Amino acid sequence: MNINEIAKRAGVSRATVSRYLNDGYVSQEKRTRISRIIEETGYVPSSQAQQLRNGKTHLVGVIIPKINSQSVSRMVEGVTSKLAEHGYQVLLANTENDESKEIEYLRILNQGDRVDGIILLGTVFNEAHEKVIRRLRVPFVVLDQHFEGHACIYQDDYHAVRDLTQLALSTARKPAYIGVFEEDRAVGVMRRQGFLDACAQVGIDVLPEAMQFASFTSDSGYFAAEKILEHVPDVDTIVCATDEMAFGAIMYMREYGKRVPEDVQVTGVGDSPMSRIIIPALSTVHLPFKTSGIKAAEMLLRQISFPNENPVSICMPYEVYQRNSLR
Amino acid sequence: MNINEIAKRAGVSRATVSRYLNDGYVSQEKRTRISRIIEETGYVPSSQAQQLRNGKTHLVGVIIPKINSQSVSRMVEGVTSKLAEHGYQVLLANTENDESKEIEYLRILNQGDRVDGIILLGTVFNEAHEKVIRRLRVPFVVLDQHFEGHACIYQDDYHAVRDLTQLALSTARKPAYIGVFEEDRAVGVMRRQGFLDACAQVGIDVLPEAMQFASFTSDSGYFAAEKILEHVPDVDTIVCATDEMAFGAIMYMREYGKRVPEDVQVTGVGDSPMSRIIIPALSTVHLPFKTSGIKAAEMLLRQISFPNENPVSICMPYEVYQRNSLR
DNA sequence: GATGCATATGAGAACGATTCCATAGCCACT
DNA sequence: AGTGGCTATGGAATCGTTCTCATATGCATC
Repeated sequence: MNINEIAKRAGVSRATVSRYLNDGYVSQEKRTRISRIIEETGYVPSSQAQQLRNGKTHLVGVIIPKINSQSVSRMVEGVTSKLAEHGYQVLLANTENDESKEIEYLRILNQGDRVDGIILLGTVFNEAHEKVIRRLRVPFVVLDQHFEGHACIYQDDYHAVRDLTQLALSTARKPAYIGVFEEDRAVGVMRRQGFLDACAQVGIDVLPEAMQFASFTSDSGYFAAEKILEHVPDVDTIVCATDEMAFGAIMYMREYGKRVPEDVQVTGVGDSPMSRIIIPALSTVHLPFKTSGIKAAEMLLRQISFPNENPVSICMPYEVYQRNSLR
Repeated sequence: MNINEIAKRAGVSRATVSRYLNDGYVSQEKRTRISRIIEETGYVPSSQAQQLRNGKTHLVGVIIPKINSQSVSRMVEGVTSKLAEHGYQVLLANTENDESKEIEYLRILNQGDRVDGIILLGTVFNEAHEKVIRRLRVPFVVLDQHFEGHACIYQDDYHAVRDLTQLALSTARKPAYIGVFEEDRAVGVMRRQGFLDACAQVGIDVLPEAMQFASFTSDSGYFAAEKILEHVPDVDTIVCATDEMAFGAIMYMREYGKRVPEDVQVTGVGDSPMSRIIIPALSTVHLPFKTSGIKAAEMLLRQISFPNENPVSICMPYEVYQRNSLR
């Protein structure tokens, strides 16, 4: 059932049916005739043919490192809701934390005009990324990372952790840090720098052994906390780059016989739902993940409508939540 | 840059270029000529034209109630990974728990051959669903619900909760239940029935006041627990239909001065990452969400390849995890 | 009564691929 | 010499739209 068939049955030309479907001069008489036939047959225009003809897919590719994460899923939620408002749909590409897949998906999505735009919820940026991104033929927005020279929406990771650390240090003197690998600029570099600068401000030198790496999971946070206690037994504050890792740290403290927050304070980042639930409730920073997703979608839609405008960057606000894991 | 341009520059016909790209007789000489031109120009065939011509989009629509949930995101993860293996991509439709959007998205995805298949990660099923689904022109799989007459992958909700309840009742006599609305057959009806049957088996009558409703969140679990204690002060076990709600129940117990598990046992369903982390560790049932997603994708791919085969249903296995929230 | 404008319609050319068909050379059998 | 099977190639049809053009009618305007 295609437009030709409809035209034939309604006794008009295919052009008239097309005009009826879109907007154009069609007499009332033919209008009703066509309308009846379409009703009867349940005809729907082929979106593939429309895409070919119009050069628009109304699809946006969204590349994510992993879906099974509070922050990512909330950002995707924001993106999909805003895009849906404007009749766009999301093509989801999950890299499963595989950096090379990120590049591969950028290529695939860029190929053959599959999508009208791309949102990259990235973690790592290197020359390979830069190279592929330069070749993109569709509007492009980076979400959750600050990537110079490209449109992006990012969190104020540095100030968020600096403020939180300052708060923690008002009642402590021996801080430690659990972070992530530095290839992730936002979480790995900026948050750590916020911690270090807050320490420096009050004249505290942080030993290298007090700076441990973990990998986003609570298990890895658990083991990082173990290492910290091993090297810095009198630690009184552990600042963690994510809530999940903080959960692991709290768990280890408890097993080790340290009380939180009396003996050791613990903080996270992200204000995940669980941060309110656990005992003690985790002090953390609220980051507007869903709103970031919405903003990214808005920015992309704007680029699609006005391709010649210069891309801008937006740093999102944050809010420090003091809860029971701080004295 | 299209296939005609490539053909012209390589001095061959467009048919030969197409044969080069796909598979067909092309002499070694022209092969290298075409290859060089494609390399130079960075040409990639238009997927829109291919879709129109071949009648295949290599896209699968996945409709979900909400993305920001452990179980859903893990199932989506499974689906995307398996589909990616076979060169398919996912068109994500998030209904944000809005039942009418579920119908709307089924319609949209069915229209104009946008996708090669649909996976519905549904919650509710009514006549409206049945009607739209009957009209679907593409292969279709229901995930996480048992929907008679359609291909589906579902959890063994009934036996999972029955087994867990039996375990809990080996050391208790006064059980209560926190469930969800019955429109959700899997979580609302089957899990509750598993609980009730386990109680009946050991001759325990459950009072209506001991059966409370909540809405998947820990907050709602908290308030449901409050109501239970109000009506059944000597309750010694609270079986919850989800982990999240169990977290809320534990939180209320703690604030109320009840010890878990000494005074009141609490169980959940889902084995969410946090269920291991909280104190006491939550006894729960592991459900293979990611594997379910993979199976659903496999089933859909099979239907796409063999449209005439009869759809089947698969009930997934489960595993009861006894942790510290049970005596 | 010539001109201009709004309304109305259909023919046909795109959009960019794939594939059927015809043709043709070459080699190997009978 | 005739037949059949590979390899190789280009022409043309096809997928289902949209949109430009050309054409036509009715009506108001100068």
